[in-house]
Amino acid sequence: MKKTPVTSIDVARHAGVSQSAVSRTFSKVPTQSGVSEETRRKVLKAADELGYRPNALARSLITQRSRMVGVLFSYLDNPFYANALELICHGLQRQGYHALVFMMPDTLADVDATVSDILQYQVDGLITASVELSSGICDHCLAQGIPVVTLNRLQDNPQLSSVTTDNVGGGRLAADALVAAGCRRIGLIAGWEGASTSRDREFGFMAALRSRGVELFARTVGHFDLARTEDATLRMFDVSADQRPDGVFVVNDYMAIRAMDVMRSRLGLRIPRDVSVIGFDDTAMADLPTYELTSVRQPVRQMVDGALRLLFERIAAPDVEPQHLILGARLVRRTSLRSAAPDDRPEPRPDDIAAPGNDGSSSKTSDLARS
Amino acid sequence: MKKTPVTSIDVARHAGVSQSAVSRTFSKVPTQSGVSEETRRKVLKAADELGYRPNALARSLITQRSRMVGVLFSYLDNPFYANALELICHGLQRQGYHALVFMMPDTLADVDATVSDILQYQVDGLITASVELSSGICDHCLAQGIPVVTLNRLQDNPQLSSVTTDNVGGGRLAADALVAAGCRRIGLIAGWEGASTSRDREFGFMAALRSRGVELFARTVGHFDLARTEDATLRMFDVSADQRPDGVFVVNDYMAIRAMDVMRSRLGLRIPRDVSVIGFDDTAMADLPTYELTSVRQPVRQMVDGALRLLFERIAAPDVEPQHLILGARLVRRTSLRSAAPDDRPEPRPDDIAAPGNDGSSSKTSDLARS
DNA sequence: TATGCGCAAGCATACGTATGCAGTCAGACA
DNA sequence: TGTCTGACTGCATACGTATGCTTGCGCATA
Repeated sequence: MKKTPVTSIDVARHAGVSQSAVSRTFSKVPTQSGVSEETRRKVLKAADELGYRPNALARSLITQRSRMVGVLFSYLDNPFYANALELICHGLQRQGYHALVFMMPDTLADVDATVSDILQYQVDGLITASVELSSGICDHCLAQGIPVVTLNRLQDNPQLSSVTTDNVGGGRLAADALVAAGCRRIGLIAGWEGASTSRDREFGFMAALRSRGVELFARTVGHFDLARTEDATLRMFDVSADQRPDGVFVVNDYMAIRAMDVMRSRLGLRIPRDVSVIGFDDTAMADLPTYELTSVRQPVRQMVDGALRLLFERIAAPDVEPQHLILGARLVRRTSLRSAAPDDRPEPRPDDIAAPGNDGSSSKTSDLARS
Repeated sequence: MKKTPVTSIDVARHAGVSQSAVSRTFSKVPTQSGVSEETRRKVLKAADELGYRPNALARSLITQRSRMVGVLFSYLDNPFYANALELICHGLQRQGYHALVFMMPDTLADVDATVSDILQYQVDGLITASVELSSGICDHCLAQGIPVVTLNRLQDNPQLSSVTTDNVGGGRLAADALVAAGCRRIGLIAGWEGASTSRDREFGFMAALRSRGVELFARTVGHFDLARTEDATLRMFDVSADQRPDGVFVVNDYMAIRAMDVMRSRLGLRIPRDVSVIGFDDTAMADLPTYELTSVRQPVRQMVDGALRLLFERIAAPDVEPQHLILGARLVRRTSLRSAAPDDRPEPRPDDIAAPGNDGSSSKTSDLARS
């Protein structure tokens, strides 16, 4: 059984009208279409009988708009990204757009080839998450007028729009909370150090520690990778018992959960009695009863909404300046963080769960990522 | 800054050759291209200088092959599906294909519209996961010669290829294991009852119980939804203490983890001392030290590899018959299942983790899904 | 009746690339 | 030298749709 593509010409013949009439029937809204109601009905009837479906590729060729958006992710293990991807796809569909999804190949050299592939498909825009673009690729996108929005990652090129959480501020929240809880020997498990998210969170964390006169006690690197996070955790606690950290900030939940597992199962530590843990992202896993991970919340919904808005704005008007949207971070307290030490005043417990769809109030726009 | 698309004609002019030469340079392999080495070099040089990239849409229009595959998922909350999607994207890219990803809209009525959207983009094939297609849509795909592979879900239409784990057999494994462990009051938490996965797993589970002369003690439905799974779990245990189930099979890990949380945190049960739990999928979460969920393993990698193979086979030769690939299930024992009762012989513990890339040995092909 | 206007419909062309076909040319061979 | 072969090359066309422009028609106005 081979393909028997039915085209607008077939429909036109079958309906006894011109191909133009078919095209206009399908490409415009009923009013203002330049097609009489009678013709319209004939066309729709014929199309239905023949099982006609307009060829979006041919249409894109003419209109110079594919209504496809390239979506580039590096991995979906981390539920934060799986969640973001789901939201992005839904958001695009709602606007009549389509997601051409790519996963980053393992070898960094292939990144450019992959993006090049995406561009060949004439996408109207590009969303990347946790991915760095080479400057060559960026230039090419810009030259072709393809707007790019990076989600949860910043790049040097100011021509790219970006949406991030206030990672610096979020890191600060984590430090403040650990210190306020009375932790003395504070450790940090970083992610991949090339990533702006990891760097910025660490930057804010360190700044807050400094401003409180606390020195970092231990630091290891998990590279956003579970196996290496295990190592990083073991290394951090591989000291005499009285020299172990009593509070650890892990720069995302994905690693933090694994770190907690290692602490409990392999190091025999109790959380938060022996050690407090704070993560970042506030993914669904943080809320599991067996973890109850205190975490800095990233407002994923707002981030995706913002990214899509920025993207569509620039698709509609390529001349508008790229924007950098930085959304506020908030600490969601759970039991992995011990209560404040007796000599500190207890902090009021904020409501943990934000109502879904709650948006806008905590966002701000600026020209520079790190203000 | 507007778009300045550079076409093969621009390259041709700039290189002093014909447009055909440019096309041939980019569409064929160097050998057998019908282009002299010299021309080839001139073209590539000119293309590089102009930043030329072939227009995949125009190419698809001619070749009738878009090298895009529609990928339809219903949600990514369940890590099993996030994982599958990641593997699918990688697999497609490796073959020079591209994933046009769609998330199922909430309203079931929109499914057909969504698929219709996909088809307008002239995808060469369609992969669906945890999604039911209307028969009308199936017919249309078939009429257009677009091969469809359903992943982890069976449908009545025998024209669709499918890849599933042996869900019936997997359900049987779960029942056998619970009985062998000495559980007397066995419960089942089903998923969405319209899904073949849930039905088949339950079918196998019930069959094995019957053949061992055990009757099902309790049954509730979680609908593959976390909130409803909580309810289902609470309802199942809302009886006097001596009437509570001592072994529960939850038809996927996603729900099983939530069920465990409810059992421990809200019902105060200890696992496996008070109740044994078995899940299905063997996702990464099952392996977390705080859950140690015994689970029936789905070989995701093999499933995705198989789905892609089936898809590509039919893309290459549309006349080949659709196939149904059923992969073997295997029980991965962890501590959520209590050890065998003293009067049973202890079963040997199989190796828990399959080597990645290990494939083929446990797969079989048949014409019918349920043998 | 003549003129003008608005609306539909159809014609023709363009989007960017692939490919069948015919023409060109160099080299080999007798 | 003449002919044939093979390898390139470029011309022209096709893919399926969108759209500017022209034509035709009905109707209202003067």
